[in-house]
Amino acid sequence: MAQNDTVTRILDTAEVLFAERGFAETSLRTITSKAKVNLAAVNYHFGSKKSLIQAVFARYLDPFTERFHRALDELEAHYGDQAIPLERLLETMASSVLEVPAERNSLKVFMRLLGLAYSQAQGHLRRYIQEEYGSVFTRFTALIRQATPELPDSERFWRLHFMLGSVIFTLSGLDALRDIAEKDYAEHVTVRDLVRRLRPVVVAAMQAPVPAHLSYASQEV
Amino acid sequence: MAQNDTVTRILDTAEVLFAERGFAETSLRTITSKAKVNLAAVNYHFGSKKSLIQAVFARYLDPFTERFHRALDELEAHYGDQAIPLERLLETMASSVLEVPAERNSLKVFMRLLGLAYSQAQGHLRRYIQEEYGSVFTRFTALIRQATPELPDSERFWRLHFMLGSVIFTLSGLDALRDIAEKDYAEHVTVRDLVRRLRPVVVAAMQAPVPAHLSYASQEV
DNA sequence: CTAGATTTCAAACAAATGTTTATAACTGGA
DNA sequence: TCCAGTTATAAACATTTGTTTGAAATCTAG
Repeated sequence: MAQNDTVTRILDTAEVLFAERGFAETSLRTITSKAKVNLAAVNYHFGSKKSLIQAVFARYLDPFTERFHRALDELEAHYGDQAIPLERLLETMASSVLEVPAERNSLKVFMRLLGLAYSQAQGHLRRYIQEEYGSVFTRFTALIRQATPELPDSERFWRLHFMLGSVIFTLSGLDALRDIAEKDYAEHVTVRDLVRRLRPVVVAAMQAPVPAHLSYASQEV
Repeated sequence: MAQNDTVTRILDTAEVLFAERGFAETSLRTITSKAKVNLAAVNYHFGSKKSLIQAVFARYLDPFTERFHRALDELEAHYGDQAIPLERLLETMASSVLEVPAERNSLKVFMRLLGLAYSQAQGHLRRYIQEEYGSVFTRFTALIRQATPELPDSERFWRLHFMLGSVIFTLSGLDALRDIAEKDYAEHVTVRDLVRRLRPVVVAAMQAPVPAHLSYASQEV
């Protein structure tokens, strides 16, 4: 039991430190000392710092993808060969994300990690996530495609990333933004509040009119 | 002349390296060797690595804020005491951003740097940008407020950051996304194309209906 | 209880980092 | 020409980094 305890204590400490300061800015010594664990334990249990980073992600993404796949299964079963409405797809994604770290209060850590995965250099991380979890994203985008048949493929591709940016950017910078919001508007915002606010925005964005010039050849304004 | 040449060579090299790999992941030795400049030159001309990072940002943000302020002056003069339409404000912001690095092909570098400013730890950078360039953002948000009087203040605050996330996230990850888009949709996307695609999306997002439960006390779905 | 495997630990290692120093080279005005 | 003042350079400095080592401690199965 004690050996497993070391592993989880490392993971618990590493994930909050990574989320706070990034990967390169977090040293193994900072992690191990705060986790009250010997320095060599990381290399013993994980092999390298890179592998530790990947393990931190796997602990969130594994349960998420499993849950998300199951939820999509149910949706598909319910709608048969009809297209699943966009709102339902977005809700399903949101609740799958929200449910994963429900036990801990670490949703914000999860989102911050996702933001870092995109923004930090760490080429190995992007490769790892793509190879390990790319399929669920592919499945999701295929369903989104059926839900928005009026959009050209490339336009939908870009809009999905616009919205991904909204979510990741806002939620991963939540702490700083929340401080401002509390000071200026005297309201305390939870992650769930933000998700509620995001939904109508994302739907409206996905359904915005397609500029005419995009349907044909590109043209100057 | 030669002394100034060293400074700009350092800045030119540092900005692309920072944009590619982040700040902590870019060493002074990498910068100086690629810039064909002595290692000590950075500390001599800039004082420290932190100051170099700030100088890289200042070289973009100084001309941007000046141009943006001028553009807002013109808009205000034209519209008098009427509210400036949302579309005009967004267009003005976009063109101010686009015009700054027009001489070089470094708009993508600029956006990537902005993304890093938010996502990387580098507390000193956020503080520096806030103190040095916060006023222009304040002015802009005040105008956005007049353009969207139907939005509650806090809702507008969050939506602005949703949209900021879309822009920074997409444009700062442009290279990777462009590769996918070219492979899958056989289209080469320029930054200007993306800005054209972003405009209707951002407008629709800002004008999305406000959920009823946000007007009063928060309530479960 | 004991032998073998697993885990912990302190110490050391090599490499890389930002910064400083002392000296040399260069610059432009008297 | 000569000499302050500025800039360039090589070398060294003190830290910090991820990783490895070998012995001690702990656990586990027979």
